[in-house]
Amino acid sequence: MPELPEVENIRRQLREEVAGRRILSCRVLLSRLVVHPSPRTYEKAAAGCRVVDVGRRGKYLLFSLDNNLQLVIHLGMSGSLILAAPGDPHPPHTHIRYLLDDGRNLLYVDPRTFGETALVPAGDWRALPGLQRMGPEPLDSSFTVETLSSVLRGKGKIKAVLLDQSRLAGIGNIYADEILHRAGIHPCRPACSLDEEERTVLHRRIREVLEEALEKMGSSTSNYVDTRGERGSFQQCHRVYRRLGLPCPRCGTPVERRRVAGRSSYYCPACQPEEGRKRPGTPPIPSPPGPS
DNA sequence: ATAGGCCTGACG
DNA sequence: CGTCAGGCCTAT
Repeated sequence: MPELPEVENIRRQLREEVAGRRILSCRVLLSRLVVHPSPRTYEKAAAGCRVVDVGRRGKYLLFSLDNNLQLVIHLGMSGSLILAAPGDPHPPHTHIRYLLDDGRNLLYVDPRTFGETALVPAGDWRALPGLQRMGPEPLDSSFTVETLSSVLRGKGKIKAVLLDQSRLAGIGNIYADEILHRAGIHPCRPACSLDEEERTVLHRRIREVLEEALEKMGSSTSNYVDTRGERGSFQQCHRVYRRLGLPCPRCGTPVERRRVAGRSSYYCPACQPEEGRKRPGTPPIPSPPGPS
């Protein structure tokens, strides 16, 4: 699904196109996606509301409405929000329609239906535990090396930590792999084993990769599209993600893949040594005294 | 820490 | 047919 750069790109477009518009009506076609309140109540409560602003927290989109309600949308693995002009055909897997006061429809499209949406009193995120426990935003100015260091203090592999939304907001499988490659850190390294220099580099790479992906309108390795149906181009810049066997752009070594933290993980075995930086003095293992 | 489940589609 | 997929929750 969309990760932070893609969701942020969508947010910016929606703020441009939808903020200030009124939702005339709302139709839920797949009720499973509405986690709160009941789909019927959701439809009724959304109707007539004006969208004041569109925000984001991690991978969640937050529509502030003019009656102190908040419309929350998570796009799951395969969700998109499409702005459809009057008369435009609606794509397959359109599960929710919001009719706007300029005649356009905002369409929630999601083939795999792993997404979710809720309509809640502003800031009352009890129905959305994942949102409530969201970790720090890596692109905020308040996200410093110290913030990262405290995130890494816990246990677990570095890749698992980067993917854990309650520790760090918005990073998914693509960007975790791209960040770790650019930082020269193997995905299996224990998070707490990074020294200060590695933490500093990692902090810089997190911001660099996310910012650059944002400039390129995100990654479309399969079917991510923005509100206009346009693909991103950051997939052109991927150095390891889904590049199994292809040469690492930095050193030419073939990219490897391994399952880490339950996810497919791509890395360069040369640029991202599993044992971390080589200590110069690692003593050779003495061969055991054997026959002969 | 890891596997399984939720869903559908693309691809070999 | 099998494998894989950008997320995240639960259970073991």
